[in-house]
Amino acid sequence: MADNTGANAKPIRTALSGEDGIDLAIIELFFFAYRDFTSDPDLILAKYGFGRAHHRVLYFVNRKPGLTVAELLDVLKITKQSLARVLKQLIDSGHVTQVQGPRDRRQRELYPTARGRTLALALARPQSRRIRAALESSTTTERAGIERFLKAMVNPELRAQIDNLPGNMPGEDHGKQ
Amino acid sequence: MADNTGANAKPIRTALSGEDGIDLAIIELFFFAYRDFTSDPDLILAKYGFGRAHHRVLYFVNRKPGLTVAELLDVLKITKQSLARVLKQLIDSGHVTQVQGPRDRRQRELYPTARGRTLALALARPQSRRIRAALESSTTTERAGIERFLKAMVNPELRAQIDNLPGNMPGEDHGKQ
DNA sequence: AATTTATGTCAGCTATGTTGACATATTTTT
DNA sequence: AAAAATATGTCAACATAGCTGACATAAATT
Repeated sequence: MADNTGANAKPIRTALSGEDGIDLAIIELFFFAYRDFTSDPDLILAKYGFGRAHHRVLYFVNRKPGLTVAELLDVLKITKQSLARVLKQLIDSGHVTQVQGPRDRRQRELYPTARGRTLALALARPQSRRIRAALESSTTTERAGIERFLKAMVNPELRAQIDNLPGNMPGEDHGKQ
Repeated sequence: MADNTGANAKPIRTALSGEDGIDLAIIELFFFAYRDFTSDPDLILAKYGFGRAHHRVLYFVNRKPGLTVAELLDVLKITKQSLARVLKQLIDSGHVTQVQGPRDRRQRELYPTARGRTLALALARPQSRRIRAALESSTTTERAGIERFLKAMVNPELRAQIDNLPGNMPGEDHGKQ
């Protein structure tokens, strides 16, 4: 008997391809597209000593100013200990500021500062430029199809979080100009 | 003078939205879509004590059996020290096997084993299912538009890496079935 | 007054990336 | 044949960003 376990396992020489009814084309396109999509802001963040974790916090604080720590944790799906480090740096560097909740004084409402708004815009700009370039030769119908596809890729129960952001209509298209 | 720096910075209460010509809709759809897209395999990987790093290695070893360590490093854009840990675990667990390069005996060709192929398929299946569901009500034209968009989101110099994978025609559509 | 809630903080652990230095086998160049 | 370059492996130390568990404080709720 041949030993086909551990380091002696027999190599498979045929490439995995779509014959199993698996959509490898979109799987790997999505992988590469997202990787390059995030690489633009990464270059800017590095100058501030920030990472993607900072980007995510800054993004949502700008998209929904005044959200509480608990709300932010719910969107990011991380622990408060994890958030604490990143948030502290953003506050110390003057990109985010905390305001005591007006109704419930235990809460800390998070707001961007002018500096934080500027950085959030600087991070979004190259991403938006990349999107615009990628959509250049697309028709209005194609754009609508792309938005519908991306939204359908999100877990149904999380779609509410998207709809909760300013300017996003529940279950509607996201057409902007 | 008001002190608008550090912890005393003035909060901005208006939400960031598309008025700066920035495509926030697709930025955040892409963010949420990719997050949930990767969550499916994460659940399976956890059962093996593997993470996303293992997934990426296993994916490309299956997509291009026989690639060398150097080629893999080039696709993943990580250091060999980083790859070493993850690759060792995949080899020890019998998912990947190494074969001495036939022409250049310094090279180690990487191949999936039967077990590695099975796991790669198991990881791709829920992702493909999610894609199929998201494309359900899409026309052929819309699907083509989505693929063209995703490919256009990738850095031009990296598109060659996609085209190098089996079944992907350079600059062509990725239509399957 | 007691309990629950929102937040903060300390300590330690894990996964995945990094750099630098060096070893080994093999191929290429001189 | 000797020297240099290349492909890979390995050791050590470090950074980032996640995690769990435990505990503290202030404020709201019961």
